[in-house]
Amino acid sequence: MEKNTLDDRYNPQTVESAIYDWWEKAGYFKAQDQSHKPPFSIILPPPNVTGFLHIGHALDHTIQDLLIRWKRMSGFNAMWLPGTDHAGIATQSVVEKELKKQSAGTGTTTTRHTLGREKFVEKVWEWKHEYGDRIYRQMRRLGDSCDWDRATFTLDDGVSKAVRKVFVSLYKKNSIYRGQRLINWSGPLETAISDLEVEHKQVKGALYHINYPIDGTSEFLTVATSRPETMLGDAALCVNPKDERYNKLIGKTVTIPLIGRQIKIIADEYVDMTFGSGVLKVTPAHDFNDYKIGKTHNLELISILNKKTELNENAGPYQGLSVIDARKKVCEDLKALGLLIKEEPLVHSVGHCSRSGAVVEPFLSEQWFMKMSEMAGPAKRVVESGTIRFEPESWSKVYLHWMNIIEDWCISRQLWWGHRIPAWLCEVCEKYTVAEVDPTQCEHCQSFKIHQESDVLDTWFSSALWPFSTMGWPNVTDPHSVQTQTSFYPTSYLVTGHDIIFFWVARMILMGLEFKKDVPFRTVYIHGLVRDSQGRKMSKSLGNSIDPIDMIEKHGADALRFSFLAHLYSGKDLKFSEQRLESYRNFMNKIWNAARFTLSNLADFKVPAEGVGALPNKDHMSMFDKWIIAKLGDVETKVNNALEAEKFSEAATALYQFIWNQFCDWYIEFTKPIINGSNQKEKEATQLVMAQVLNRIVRLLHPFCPFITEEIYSKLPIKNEACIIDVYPTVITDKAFLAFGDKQIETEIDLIKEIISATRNIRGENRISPAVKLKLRLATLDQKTIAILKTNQTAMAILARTEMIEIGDEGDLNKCAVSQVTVEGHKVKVIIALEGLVDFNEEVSRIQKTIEKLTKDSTVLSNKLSNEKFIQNADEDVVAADRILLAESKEQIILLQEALTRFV
RNA sequence: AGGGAGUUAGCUCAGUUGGUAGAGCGCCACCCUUACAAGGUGGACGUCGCAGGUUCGAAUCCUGUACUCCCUACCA
Repeated sequence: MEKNTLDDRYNPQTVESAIYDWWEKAGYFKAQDQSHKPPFSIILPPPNVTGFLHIGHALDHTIQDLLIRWKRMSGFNAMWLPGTDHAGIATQSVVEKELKKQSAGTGTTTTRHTLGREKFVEKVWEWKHEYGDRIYRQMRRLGDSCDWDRATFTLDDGVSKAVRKVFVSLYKKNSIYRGQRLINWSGPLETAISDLEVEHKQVKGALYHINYPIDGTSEFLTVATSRPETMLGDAALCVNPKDERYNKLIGKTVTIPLIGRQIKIIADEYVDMTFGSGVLKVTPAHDFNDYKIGKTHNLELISILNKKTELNENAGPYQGLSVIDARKKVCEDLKALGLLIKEEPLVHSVGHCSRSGAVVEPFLSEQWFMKMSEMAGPAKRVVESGTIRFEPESWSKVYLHWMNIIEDWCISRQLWWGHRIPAWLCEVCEKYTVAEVDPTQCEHCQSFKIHQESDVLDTWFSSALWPFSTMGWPNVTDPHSVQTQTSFYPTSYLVTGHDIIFFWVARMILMGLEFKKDVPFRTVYIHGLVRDSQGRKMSKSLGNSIDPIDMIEKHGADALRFSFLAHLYSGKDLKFSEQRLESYRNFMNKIWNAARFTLSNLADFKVPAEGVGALPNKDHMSMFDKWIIAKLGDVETKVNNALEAEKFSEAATALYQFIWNQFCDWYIEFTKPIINGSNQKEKEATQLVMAQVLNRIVRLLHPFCPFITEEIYSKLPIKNEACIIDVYPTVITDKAFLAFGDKQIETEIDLIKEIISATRNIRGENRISPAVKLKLRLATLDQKTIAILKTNQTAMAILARTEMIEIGDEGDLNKCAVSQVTVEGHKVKVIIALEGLVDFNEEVSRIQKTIEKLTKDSTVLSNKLSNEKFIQNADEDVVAADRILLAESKEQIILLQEALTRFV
């Protein structure tokens, strides 16, 4: 950044890391605990500590960083709190795999079991200390302007205290309880997992038809099942009471083959008579629906599995087998007995553990639960009343629906890595003591023989407290005692994908209302998924994942950010393509070169004493200066409005178009004759306008692409601050400067632009090389128009590449291309002599094509205008505009038809 | 099965008060015109899923329908 010249190509690698370090050292991202500025806060959804920054994070963070930087520049005390999640299962698995790898070839296998709990947890901490910052470093590459001093890990002391306090408080009011339930069990991980962690996949299986001998007869009752091994745990057979085939059997018993246990035949409307044989085997300990039937009919719960999902002692001869082996063996044995009468293929959905990929087994066990129904009411109301707003709004329906059918949350996990449940079981009275501070004695019988619960809490339990546990709760009882003017709770935005609305968003709302008596955030901004260019989910198995860090290295963080923001439409999935990324990389290069041009022309610029407040001298300003200032005002309004409305792509597109299509394509070109001209006063005015406009452009753009804008900003001759912490430009902050922009100038500039375009069009269609300087004649009778044309001769000559311009009479039109330009009553014929330059056939076909198009247009218009009802009903200005259009096209057609005659 | 989203140029998508369809990329042609070839200029390309309706006028409002995607649930 010491260098004062800019390379002709923007090279992100050379500037990005230095800029980030500089920002961080300058404390640019730090929020104030005490401030008179209004607060604006966002809590980063903490990524897994084991994680790498993936493309979804990159999108998520880009949105948050845009908001934070924009608000920070707009005078808010902006605070973005980063953090990482201990991610119980994920981290434990990573370290277990690591242990396995390390011990490979040593002859002995180290597992968490051989190490023991304490040693293993130590290992995980070691791992965390070594790799836990990896994702933070990657976030810096993207430009995330987090307040790093506030970075929090979910197992930090403060957070752990909050977790305990919440647990104890909920336990004391009976919102947390222990109970035996059928839960989802992951065999390989040996832990319970929540419903939300189960992924349903379509799997090919079979439907086995098994005969159960009916007691006291020689007949059989045929049952169809996809999981024959569970018959060992059957508690009943069930038929529909309306089913005439079977209802006479209700109350009789059958004997389970292979183990010879007798069970009843019961009736329940639940049974679908048309499926399979119409007879359902009820296995309450191994199926959620059977569990419900079991409850209503008071059936015995027979569990046939152990924690490793192997068959247990209840399975008799099958004890010790895995589920899959047991299924095979059971089928073989049944076949041998002639009781397996049919086996048909079946595709059905089976729950899989989202962590280990194993089939999830419904498993009966003692777990800790949290009651949800009571807390759901208030959590619904805050969304219904609009206290919390979802963007897009449709997600609030999804949220409310889930709140309506919410079930108690199984919060215990049989893991070692996490917040250990603060409950101590007494050996003597077998009661739990639940306390914030480790107890030494049972609170019920005062025995000292107490042992802490071995389970840890579901990771999402601590996540649910995140918005306040990271802010000192419960230590700070009065937030105002620490944060004078600033309370960061409730936070301003929560930005996340829809996949964790239930896991996280909903639970934060529940917990926030319960413990802070206020919502955790005002707006939930839900963005879509990043997909590959073909619209598929990015996944390891497809090999279509894109590493954002690779993209940053290849094309720069700014281009990556801009390619997200320019295509981010509320809630929609975003297809990522590297080709598009390259086009925004090109945009960065365009900005870079525009800045390079501007700065190089400011070499002899006299920096005014007023600095950034300096205003150009109106008498010496060119109309191009006034025009670009007016356009700048428009884009400032557009960008600010779009950001307020969360229409990020609209803001990005407005900037893209202003910079490329107005500033670069026209303004810079217009300034060239002035800069190289002899009018010193005019040149000075233009230099000041260039410097001022560039200053505003980089500031406007900064939240979108922070690095390149900072780099350019550092080279600006006039500015307020050392770094771009400078104010975000708005029409209000720029009032004095924008007052120099003249809206009426637009007509004149439009006329000049139209004439240049018409000339270029004639050149292009006739394939005249840009090297050839054309002879241009501009014909008009209006004195005002003539005056405008005369003052802009030089600009037109340069931009249209003409050697001389005659202004006045139309003269001899023979062998000339003619095009009429009309802007707000200024009519000019653009006349170019083509003699000797072209094959006239090209010009003839150009004219014919234009006539055709105009004829089509005017037919449409005249039909419309001859419709009386249109004249009666349509707005006056709509009718008037159409009339003018019609008149103009007709005039043009006549003109072109005349021109045609001159070429034949 | 229930809920949600979508169908507009070859591709990715914009288009909120209904008034002759837009952008970027890609494509074609000509050009190294000293900020930028990661560029410039010009050009081609759409009966806005389909069918009805309301209206002087519909991509836009209403009804129906087809297809795609996502979520939730179920599949003994």
